[in-house]
Amino acid sequence: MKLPEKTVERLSEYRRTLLNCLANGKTHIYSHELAGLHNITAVQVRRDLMLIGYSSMKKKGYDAQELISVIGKLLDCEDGLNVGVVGMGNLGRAVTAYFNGKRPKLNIVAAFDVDPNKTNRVIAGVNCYHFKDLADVVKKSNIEIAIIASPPSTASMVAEQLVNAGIKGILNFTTIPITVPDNVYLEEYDMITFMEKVAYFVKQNSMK
Amino acid sequence: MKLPEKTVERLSEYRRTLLNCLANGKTHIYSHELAGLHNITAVQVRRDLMLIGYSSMKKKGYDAQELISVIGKLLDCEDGLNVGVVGMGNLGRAVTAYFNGKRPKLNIVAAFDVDPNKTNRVIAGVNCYHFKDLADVVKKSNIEIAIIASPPSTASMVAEQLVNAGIKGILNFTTIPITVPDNVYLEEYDMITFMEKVAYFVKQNSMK
DNA sequence: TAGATTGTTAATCGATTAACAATC
DNA sequence: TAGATTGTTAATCGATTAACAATC
Repeated sequence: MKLPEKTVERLSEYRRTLLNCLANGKTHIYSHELAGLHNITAVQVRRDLMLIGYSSMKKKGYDAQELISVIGKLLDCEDGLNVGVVGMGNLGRAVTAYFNGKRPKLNIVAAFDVDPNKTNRVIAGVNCYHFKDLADVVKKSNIEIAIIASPPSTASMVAEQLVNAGIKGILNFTTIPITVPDNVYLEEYDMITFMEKVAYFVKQNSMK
Repeated sequence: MKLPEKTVERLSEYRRTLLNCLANGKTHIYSHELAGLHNITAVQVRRDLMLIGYSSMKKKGYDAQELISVIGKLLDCEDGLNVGVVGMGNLGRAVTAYFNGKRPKLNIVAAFDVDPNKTNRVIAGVNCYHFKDLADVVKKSNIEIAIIASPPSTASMVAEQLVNAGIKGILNFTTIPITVPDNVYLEEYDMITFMEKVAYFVKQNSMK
């Protein structure tokens, strides 16, 4: 099954909202409720669920627990997926601390840096290795996904090493776009771009 | 002029690449070069530039300096735009330290928190105020954009206060989607979603 | 039943790409 | 000139929304 990118993003978001609902004792949710919480239309929610083949078969809203499990089967790997972070500066540490514990099937299991003050220590709850040991640790710890949080000037070199080490997916936090082979999935996640986007539309709104 | 969202994002990216080129002594760049650096097609670059009405009028590539200035006129506010961050935990501090200095016309000028150990101090180079003083500081420091980096459970309350204080654009780093009035521009910037997206496509690739 | 809700197709909208004439 | 490059229109692709039949 090939899901549209945007649907994949929303499924991730729906799931977290559903988990929240359950935590608040709400076991069922209507499409228009889920839509309202995400600032989208109820049709879009229903279409996304249609695409993943999920149907409530009742008119009493979707069963949160059931839908969470259906989304989980799609998004999660049964045995989990291991993540490594390259660069343990402010951003790398914050991302690691922030991320870990949020998703049970997705864990940051190793960090990498070149600063001797950071290597061979536990930082933000994760073992930090020297970057030169990347390939070994990736193999040993079965890491398939990497976050790049190193200085921008190192981004493309880091990306190359990650690809060589067998990484299959990259989330690039640096402001320099990188290039990877077709078989590696890349997501550019650039804060500056989004800040400037907000600024542009604020400016636009102020002019009309 | 109303530019497509995606074009705005790319313009921000082009500009940073062009600045890099200049820093490396490269004064002109072809559409296919710029495209290669961003993993897109040369046609897309040319079309974006067409949309902003820029033309090189030569076949020697675009003049980096000139294009940077054209993009600046579109994206930047002449007098700059001030930004406030709510939440000075790991993430808020990292974002502040990371962001400031990167864009001359966009500066984080104030931070907010409720923790007395954080308020009335300079953190990550920025004055940190108590959140209860939000409205005053926003007015006094002429803040138009806010970053939400507070705990997820506080996100919607924070958003409401920001809107009341007159904020015009929000970048939401928390994993809880928020709702704002039409006249406020909102960008959800959720790391978990993008990590799960990477994980999904890695899983997909491994299955074929 | 009547109203609310759902699932799905068709239509629309927005973004990308193909095709090509114009220019250096 | 010939090849490379640019700017622009038309076609395609992907994502959202409108419309509506089916169901509780």
